[in-house]
Parts: sequence; C-alpha cells; structure tokens
Amino acid sequence: MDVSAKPKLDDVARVAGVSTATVSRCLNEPAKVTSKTRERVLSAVEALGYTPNFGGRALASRKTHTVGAVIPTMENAIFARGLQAFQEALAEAGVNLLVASSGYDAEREAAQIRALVGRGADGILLIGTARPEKTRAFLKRFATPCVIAWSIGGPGDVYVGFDNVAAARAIAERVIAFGHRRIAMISGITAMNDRAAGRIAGVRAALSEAGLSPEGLVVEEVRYAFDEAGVALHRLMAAPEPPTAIICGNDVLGVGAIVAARRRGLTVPCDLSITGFDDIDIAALVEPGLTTVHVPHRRMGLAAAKALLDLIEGQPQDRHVSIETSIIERGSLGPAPRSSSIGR
Amino acid sequence: MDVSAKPKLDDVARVAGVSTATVSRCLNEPAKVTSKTRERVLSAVEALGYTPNFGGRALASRKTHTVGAVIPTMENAIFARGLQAFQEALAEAGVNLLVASSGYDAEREAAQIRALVGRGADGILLIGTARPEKTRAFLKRFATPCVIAWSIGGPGDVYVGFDNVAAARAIAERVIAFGHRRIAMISGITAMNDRAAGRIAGVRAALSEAGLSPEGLVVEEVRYAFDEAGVALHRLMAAPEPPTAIICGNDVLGVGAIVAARRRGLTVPCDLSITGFDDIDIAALVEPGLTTVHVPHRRMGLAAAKALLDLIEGQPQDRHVSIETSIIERGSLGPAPRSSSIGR
DNA sequence: TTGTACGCGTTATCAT
DNA sequence: ATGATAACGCGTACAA
Repeated sequence: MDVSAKPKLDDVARVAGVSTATVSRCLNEPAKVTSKTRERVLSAVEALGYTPNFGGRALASRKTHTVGAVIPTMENAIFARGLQAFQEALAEAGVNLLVASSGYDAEREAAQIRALVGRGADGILLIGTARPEKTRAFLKRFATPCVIAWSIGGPGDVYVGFDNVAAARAIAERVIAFGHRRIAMISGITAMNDRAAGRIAGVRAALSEAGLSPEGLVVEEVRYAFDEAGVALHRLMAAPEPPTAIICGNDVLGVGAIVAARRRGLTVPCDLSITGFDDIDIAALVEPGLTTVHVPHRRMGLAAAKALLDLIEGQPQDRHVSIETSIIERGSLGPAPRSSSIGR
Repeated sequence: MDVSAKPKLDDVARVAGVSTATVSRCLNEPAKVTSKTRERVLSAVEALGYTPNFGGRALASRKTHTVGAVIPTMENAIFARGLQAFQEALAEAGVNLLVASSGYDAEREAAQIRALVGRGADGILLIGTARPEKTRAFLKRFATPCVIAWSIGGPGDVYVGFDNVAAARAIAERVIAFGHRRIAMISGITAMNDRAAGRIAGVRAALSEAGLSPEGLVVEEVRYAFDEAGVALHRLMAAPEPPTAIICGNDVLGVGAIVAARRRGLTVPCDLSITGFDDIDIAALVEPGLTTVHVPHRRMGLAAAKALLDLIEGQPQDRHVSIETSIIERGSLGPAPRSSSIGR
C-alpha cells in the first residue's frame, strides 16, 4: 500500500523498466522521449508518488527554481499586495518564492540577502536603491540576478518601478494649485530609504518651482505607523504658524493624520488639507477619502516577476520598466482656508 | 581581487590546510574542533567569501533549513501580519520561509503544498483545517511536519489557533445582549473554509441559546472584499424586515459594511449595529470604530513558528496551542432601535 | 531514442 | 581532533 521510504529516480526507473536518464528526460525534456515510454514512466511516477529530490536536482542542475525577495515588511499593505502578485506570477512559472524582511534596516537587509543567496536563490527582488556599498558589492560578486522594485534604479540596475520624485512633485503641485502656501510634510524615515527621501525631494522641487522656499518645508520624519502620524500632526499644528496642508509620505501616515486631525477637532479639508501616497484600501474608506498618488502595486509585482524570470533565463528584455502613477482626488485636499491665505 | 568561480568546501580546505571534513565540522559543529584550527578555517572562509552550496548541503544532510507556508492570500492583513511574525521567528533560527498562496482554493492549495514539499521544505504551515482528504493523505504519506494555524485542529493535528466558533458565539451574545433580535450575517465563503463556517456556527449557537431561531439567521456569503460587503448589506436592508444588527465574518467585511451603511444614509449604531472579526488596523480608524473580536495575529505567527521548529527538531512540545481572543468594543455596536425591538 | 557512467558539493562514517 | 572516503539523488555528456 504505502512505502516507507521516499521513492527516488532509481525506483521509478526500475518500475517503468527504463534507465534513470530516461526518467529524468521525461520530467525535464518530455519532447526527447517517445510518447510510449513517456506514458509508462509517468504512470510509474504517479504510482509511486514520486517527487524529485530538491537537493539532488539543485546540485546537478545548478538551479533551484527559487527566487528570493527582501522587503521591508509584509505588514505594509503595499508590499503585501505587490508580493502577492509577484508570488502568483512565479508560481505560474513553477518557481518558488523565499521571503525575508529587513524591517527597514540596512544591516538586516544585507544579512537576509546573504542568507537567500546562500540558500541558492536563482535571483532576488529588492525594494528601492538605497543600500550600503558593501551589500551592492556582495550582489555583484556573485553575479546574482537582481531586480529592484518600487523605485527607479541606476543605469546599471534592472528595475521595475516608478519615479517617486516626480510623483511627489505632482501631488505637491496640486496642493499648491489649491492655494496652499504653508505646507508641511509627514515623511517616513529617510535613512537608507530612497523612496521616502525622493518624495521629500519631489515636494521641495514643486515648492521651488512655485517660487516658494524649499528650505521652509517643515518635515516630520516618523516610522510608518498610524499613531506616529498623529504625534507628528500635533507637533506640526502646535507651531505658531501651522500648515494649511500636510503632504504625507504614504497612506498609512495620511490616514493616521486624518484621524488625528478629526480628534483634534479640525475639519478636513476645510481647516486642514491632507494628502497621501500609495492608494491602499483604507484611503478610500476614511472620511473624507484621502487624496493620494495611485501606485499599481499588483501590476508592479507581476512585471517584477517577469523581469526577474527573464533575467535568470538570460533572455533579452527591458532592463528598465517604468510604472505610471496617477493622482486620485477623494476630498481630503481642498482650497486653503481664506484666513490663512491672507496670513501674515 | 575577485575569483570568478564560486569557492567550494574543497577550496577552503586547501587554503586552510585541512581536510574538507574539518571545514564542514567547523561550520556545523564548531565544538568538535580545536579553537586553533577553527580560527584558521574561519579566516580562510572569510578570505574566499565562501558560502556553502545549498544543493550539496541539502543532499547530504537531508535538511533544507527551509519551511513553507501556504496561506489564502497576503493581501488579507491578518495573514500578512501573522506571516511577518512567523518569518521573523524563523529567521531568528536561521530558517528560511517559502511562501505560497491558495487564493482560498483547495486545488491550488494542494498544488502549492506539493510544490513546497517537493522543494524540500522541512515543514509546512497551513491555515485552517478544511481540506480534501487527498491533500491530507499526501501530507501523511510523506510525514511532513505540519502545523495548522488560525483554527483549532483535530486531535491528530498540531495547531496554534483559536476557537472560531466560541469567539463568534461570544460576540453574537454581546449583540443579543444589546437587545437585537433581527440579526443577519455577512460571511466569507464557507466552502473549504472552516473559519468562516465556524463563525456562522458560533452565531447560530448564540441565537439558539438565547431562544432565538438559528435557522432564521440570514447569511449573505461573499468574498472577503470591501465592495462585496456593501452589496450584501444592500441586499439585507432591502428585506421587508431588515436586520437591526449585522455580524460580519471579518473586519474587511465589517468596515465595508459600515461604509456602505453610511452611504445608504444609515447611522451606525443608531439605525444599524455592525460587528467585525480580527481587529485589523482599519477597525480602529473607521467612524464609528468597529466593535470586533481581537485576534493576536502576530503572537499566533510567533507561536506557530516555534511549534513548527520544535516539531521538525522532534522535540516534545504542546501539540495544541490555543490562542485567546477578546472582544473590543468601539462603538459600531449599540442598543437595538426601539421601534424594531417592538417589532411589527 | 535510450542507456552508461560520471560529477555536482556536502555531510557522515569510519579509521587514525 | 582530524582525515579519507563513501553516500546523497539527479542531470547530462557520451556512447550505443
């Protein structure tokens, strides 16, 4: 009925009455085998419940059919969503996904990358471009196929991402167009995070272009957490000349800011305008809806999978894929209050 | 400067002037080696930038230091959060995580399980207990260490979960205690989902205990998506005797229902009470806050990792870990409207 | 088209 | 404590 030991290629060969080589061919290059013997072999495989041993296969073929991804955290919905799509696309191609997380920490990212490469990942997905030279050198040294997502990488990188600077600039321009002059920002931690840094740069660029002082932009730098946004908002609003609009580095901060504003008795957007970045589900559920930058995270995940698989196969491809973003207006951004546009 | 080929155990042995066996021991059982030679070996490892080959190691040791997890989808925050904690705990132990998703589909789950076992996962994490006998047999056949989470499993299972029936019953009792008699439910799809089915059963049990008809419970079964909750709510409220309280199968549905109710001009909880299940972030952010069942997803993920690692090591352990849940009252559940408690 | 035989890089079992 | 050497399971030139 049931065998105690795991069947090996050898067992299948014996049952099918062929050599191990033929069995191997049947599984890997079915075309190189007669349909008749193939049938015999496959039924033997079925009968024994044979599963190829991973170690043996990896050792002989020097391929693991496994790729790794190191993301900041799955608890951020944007990465969860992108990774989900990434995994689905890989599964489609019979490739497994190893996930690791850095917690936005460069050291941990480096450690996880080493672990994944050591574990034999055929390729790797990384988020953003900001990382120590040491980590970069490690990847280069082992020539690990690597795709960068969520950012525009350098000319030498293969990436599937969007221009954080341009997108942030676009939404800042919208804020300015609404008449806001006292603008503040609640940003994620910028250390080793080019997305967060780029979004600040984009806002500064918009200010500058509008003839406003980019240095005057007050930036509260906090962890990506709802509560942190509240703390930051209170600090900002306690200033002698509080902002009339707050541009948030992502939707978690944006929604946190809206809730905090409400609890502070402020009406959004009448008293205070707030914008986000990412367009995750909750952005559409808060009251008022969060005006934000829409990023197609799923599409990016799918494209990243395709890019990485192509890269591993050595196929020619687009090394640089830019994903378009757009602004979604939902109501949390409105005209600047009249009293303050008069200001002093 | 840099070598073109990847250094192997052999290279390290040559440089250190020892045998491959010693190098292997240095890396795996450092205690069985003199500190003097160990030092020599380790510096050789460092100098060459040696990384053990995964295939070779897996083949010889019959261990991959890799575990797999098959979850419905990472896009559901509860799984993203639990999986994040799970992964962190594994990384701590030097174990890598392979993730796969089923999309709540039994066939896909089976396929992913096969893939992960074939890929050499030392153990596997699964969500819930409801799955075809065939899948169960497959796991038994290969004696794959397996932990079930998010549910109470059978006596033969190793699980780290909570009692979905009891938790749903508890919140239904609360709803009934608020005077509600016309109670409806918006549930997830129950096919091959014991959590969703269990939650309905729990609500029915509470109704029955309160002397209400459990068969009278109207259940709208929908996918776990915000929009689906809205559609379901509209159907429920269009009935001749609409419910005064809607118990939702999870927070995604609960929040979706609150938003849909608001758009329908209903005030929660004055006109309609709504409850959720899970206690994800948005439950605290909507207006009014969603009264829900708090589930410590991170703690469950950590405990699941510990259980699985112990199981793989063959260590004695608790095969059944029950996680406590609690009810969080936030405001979306209130007294039944007076007019309807009088009824028709 | 199919079979033979060797090599992939490591661990583990013996001796020493 | 260390070294020689045999597995480990599969892929693949090469031969038939």
